[in-house]
Formats: sequence, structure tokens, C-alpha cells
Amino acid sequence: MVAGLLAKTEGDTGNRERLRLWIRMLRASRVVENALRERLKREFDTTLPRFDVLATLSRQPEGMLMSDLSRFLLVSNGNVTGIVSRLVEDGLVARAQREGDRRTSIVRLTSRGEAEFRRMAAVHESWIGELFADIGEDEARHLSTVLNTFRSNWEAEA
Amino acid sequence: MVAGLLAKTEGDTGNRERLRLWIRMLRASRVVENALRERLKREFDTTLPRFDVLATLSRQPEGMLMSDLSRFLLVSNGNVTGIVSRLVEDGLVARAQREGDRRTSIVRLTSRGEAEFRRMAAVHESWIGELFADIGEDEARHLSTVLNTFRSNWEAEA
DNA sequence: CGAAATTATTTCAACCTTGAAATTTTATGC
DNA sequence: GCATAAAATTTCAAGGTTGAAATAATTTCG
Repeated sequence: MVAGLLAKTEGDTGNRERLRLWIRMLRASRVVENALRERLKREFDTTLPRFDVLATLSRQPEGMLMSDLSRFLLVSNGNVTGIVSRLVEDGLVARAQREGDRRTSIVRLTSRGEAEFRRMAAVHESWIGELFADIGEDEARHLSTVLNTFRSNWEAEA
Repeated sequence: MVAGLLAKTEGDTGNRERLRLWIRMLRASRVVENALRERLKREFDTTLPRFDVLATLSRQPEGMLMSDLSRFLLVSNGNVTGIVSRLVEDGLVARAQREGDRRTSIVRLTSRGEAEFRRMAAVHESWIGELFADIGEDEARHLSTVLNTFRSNWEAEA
């Protein structure tokens, strides 16, 4: 059957093209992550995971459960425990108990955490602008739409 | 000056769009990486960094210097040392001295390493095909081209 | 009600990762 | 040739990351 043959052939070359795309995506992410990591360390003496947690919490002033944070950031529960613990030690984040459920703890930014994040966020956005300078606004919009294919369960629900 | 105003405004919204793109890129990479990590662990009892090293070496049968490996993978020297050491322990990779320079060691796949990688590579490509199923071949080609913007120094030279 | 399943979180070992310091070897300049 | 710089690699501490096991609290349902 001709359709079958075509489908197989097209699927193969399509996969090779998709593999190339994945490799490029991974490299692009690493280039940007490495640049951001270095700058966050140098300018603010912090790390990318810490920044990610602060950024996420800054959009939820009411706070979030540890498991929500984990699901949103696409990292494990245990990982979030460690990062948040260090942020709490540094006074940027606070844990609070939730009435009626003693298993959960609600995590939110302290005012110092908010201030610190605001200070970093502006510079961070300009870094991204610089690192993505070769990608025009329309192109960026298009890519965003396509990459939205990979939205996680969190985003699909929320 | 009107041009100045426009430029500033456009630059700002452009950066916001670029920031959104970066966030989507990062999430897409994590979704794929998480899926690959889980499958590599389950099917082959290995990790993504180990797979990356094997894949890189498989394309350089003559072998590579540690520093080349590090530069190509965009990770630190110390990191490569650890991963390669474990691969050597497992008999998948071998170190050899290079004549005339006792600082360097050339790293290459053993035949077991080659065989093991070939076994994984085919399945890996099909996983990518599956994970990127919603992205058509033409779209993949286009994205690859755009993301090539971020090619590292290694690729720019090689 | 009470046992069992479910949910939220923490703990922990193993591995990954970086950045800086240490080591070893080679290249350079006087 | 020798001191010094440069290059390739390893070592190591600190933090990040997972997956599985442990804890603790809540929910389900017979």
C-alpha cells in the first residue's frame, strides 16, 4: 500500500529532523542556562534553582504548597524541600501551617524575598533580551506557540 | 524623537516576548529531559549524562580529549571527569595516553560501549519521535534553524 | 469507629554539576 | 637552560537532582 510506504518513509526522516531539533533545543537551553547561572552567581550570589523558586512564589502572593511548587517547576519533591529549606535559612521564604491539614505547609516569599526577587527580575529580563537578541519579536511569539506543545499537566490544568 | 520612543517600546515588548519564549523553552526541555531520564533508567539502567557522553564519543571513533568532551557538551571539566570515570569502571569507555603529551588522555568507546550505545540510540530516536510527535517535519526544520542562533563556540568552529 | 488507602512532605544515598584550587606537563621568553 | 606562564586534567566542597523509603496526617469505606 503506497500510503503505508510513504508514511513510514516520512516518519523516519521526520524523526531524524525531530532528533536534530531536540539536540539544538538542549544545546540552546544549556547555553542560556550557563550564561544565567554565571551572571546570577556573579551579580547576586545566587543560583538558578533558587531564582526559579523565588520567581514562582512571586506570582502566588497567597503562597503555594510544596507539592504545587514541585509540580510547577517540574522537579522532584525532595529537591524542592532542599532549595526551600536553604531559602528559609536565608530569610527569603517562610513556611506556614495550613489550618485543618497538618501535613501541608504553605510557602511564601518574605518581604525580603520579594524585594530581593524584584531586584533580580528586572536585570534577568534584560539578560534574556540580550541572549535572545537575534530572535525577533514575531519569531519569539511563533516559537512560544509551538513550544507550548510541551506544556506540563500543571499548565494544562491551570 | 519618535523613532527613539518606538524603539524603546518595541524593545520592551520584544523582551517580554523573549522572556516568555525562554520560559517555554526551559519547560519544554525539562519535560523532554524528564521523560528521557525516566526511560533511560527504566529500559537501560543508565542516565542522561552518560548517554550524552556515549553519543558524543560514538561520533569520534578516533577518540576525544577530556577538554573537547567538556566543551562540546557544555559542561565543566570536573563534571566530565566524574562521568567518564564511572563509564570506564563499567567498561564502556577507555582512556589512552597521547604520544608526546602526557597531560592529555584520549577517551574513546570500547566495543562494549559502542554496542551498548547502538542498542540505546535506536530506541532513543523513536522516543524523540514520540515526544515531538506534535511538531511536523517542516516545523522541526524551521525551529532547528532558529535555535541554531545559540550554537556554541565549539559548533561555530567545528 | 477503625483498618486500609491516599496524600503531603521529608530523608537519604547516589549521582550530577560547578567553580576554584591543586597537580602535572608542556610551552614561552629571557 | 631556567623561571614563568600556559594548558590539560583531577580533586574537592557545596549545592542540585532523582527515586525510593520513611513519616505523618487525612480520607475512605466496610
